[in-house]
Amino acid sequence: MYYLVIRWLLADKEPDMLKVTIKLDINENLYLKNPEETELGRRIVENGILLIDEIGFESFTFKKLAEKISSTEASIYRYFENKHLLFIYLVNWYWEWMKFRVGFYTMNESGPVEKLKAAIRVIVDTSQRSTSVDYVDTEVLHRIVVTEGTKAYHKKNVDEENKEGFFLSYKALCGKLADIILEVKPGFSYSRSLASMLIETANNNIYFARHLPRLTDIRYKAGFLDEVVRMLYTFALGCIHGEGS
Amino acid sequence: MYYLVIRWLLADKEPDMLKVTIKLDINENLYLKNPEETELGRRIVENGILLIDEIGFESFTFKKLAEKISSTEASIYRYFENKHLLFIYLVNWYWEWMKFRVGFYTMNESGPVEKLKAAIRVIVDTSQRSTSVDYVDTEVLHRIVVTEGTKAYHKKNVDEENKEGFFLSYKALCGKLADIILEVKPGFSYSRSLASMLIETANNNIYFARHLPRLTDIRYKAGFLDEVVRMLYTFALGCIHGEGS
DNA sequence: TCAAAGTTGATAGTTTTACTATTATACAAA
DNA sequence: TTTGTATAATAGTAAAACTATCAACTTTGA
Repeated sequence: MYYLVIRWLLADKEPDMLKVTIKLDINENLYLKNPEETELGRRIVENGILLIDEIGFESFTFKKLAEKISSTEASIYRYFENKHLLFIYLVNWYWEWMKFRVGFYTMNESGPVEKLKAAIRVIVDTSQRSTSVDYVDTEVLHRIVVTEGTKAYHKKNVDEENKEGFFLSYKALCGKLADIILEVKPGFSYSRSLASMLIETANNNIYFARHLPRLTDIRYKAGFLDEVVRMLYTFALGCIHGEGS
Repeated sequence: MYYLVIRWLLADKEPDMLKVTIKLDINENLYLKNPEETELGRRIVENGILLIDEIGFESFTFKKLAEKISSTEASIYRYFENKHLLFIYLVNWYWEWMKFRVGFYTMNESGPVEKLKAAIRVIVDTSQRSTSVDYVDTEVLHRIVVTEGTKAYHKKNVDEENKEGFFLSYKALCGKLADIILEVKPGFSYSRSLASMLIETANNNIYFARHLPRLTDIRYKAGFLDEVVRMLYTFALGCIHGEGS
């Protein structure tokens, strides 16, 4: 159901920068018409991300997005039922992309602890290796997930949406991390909780450092993401080895 | 600026149950007119909690609330500028109440580790000792904070709202927990991050157990909160003692 | 090459939400 | 009695969140 098609394109202008085209298959129930397959669909996704980042999800409307892309409200409604589903689509895109990156960057690590550390670096820092993904600005997408991503699954009707499979990608990402944790300590009782905690804590501390600094020890300055990474190393390994004591 | 006035009333019908009237002073910028001071105001708060729990925050409107309490939209607008501020008011109420409970239940613990454990129990389990707080149903309030509490501070205009002091109670609660952590291990580098992580992780795992079970190892059944408590003991002590390794 | 099918843009309209304003009434304090 | 304060009742506006229709254009495919 979920798979990735990767195409590597060597940009001749900037030889050390790889241009990656990721094609993600995202739950079909999330859209009325697959936005990946048309020019307009891709513009909706691309500019949807930018507009939510600019004005926030609450102020975001299809009307404003239509203006931004010189199209109409009605046209956008042909792709997405409403703005909430567009948002969940974007967050799923992010999770799928993260899942791919975790796999990619842990692949060549030698031991399980090194794998876990690599996974943590991936979760925290989205700018690594300056990959760019064609019509999706992953830096901006990361920012909106950090800022308002939890709204995707914190609501009254989660159970319905969960039945439709809207959160499968998050569960898969979480499962992938949990597997790495289990490699570090087979039989560990809290692998899934630790996995989801690491993801949520990464995002929270990035957000808190910027906006609510008294909720974190991370100070927002150049290279602060490295500090988040170091903290999560401590937390992850502490939790894993703390069991039993 | 923030203080608590506690009044203990022994309910003669149920001698082992204490009826507590907590009067919390909550940031004045959150309301136009203090809802604690009038009958209508208290009904707005009481039924606002119940209605958000019933239909979810997105579907919640002042019009529906007005119907529920047989009043009018316009009357509710005299207390709160909009539903977001009512929500932040409620979440602040929750944080203030938690702060009080953490203080109260850690007070008599002997060592710092026991204090930390007591604090964790308080954060996870709101039903302890079956205290009831007059017009606020704390069980229901806890449920809406678990379900949608993060929306209070995950949005585009956090910075403005933060300047108005809307999150001081959360910071204070977090600070209180961080102080306990520092008693356990003086000089620990991540006391605040660990504190906010424990609060968020408690809420997340309660929520995940019910709605997204693949994101947690906690299974939703009778007594599952004890399992959350045990997990957080492991995590907290692991993180604290893991530093340096 | 012609017709059918599909896509988008333009326009218009509905219902609900999120407010604001005005007035009348009831009740309490001075 | 006067004054003030709180609330209810009513009305109204602007924007958000859709839905429907139709014409123009492009693509497909027979």
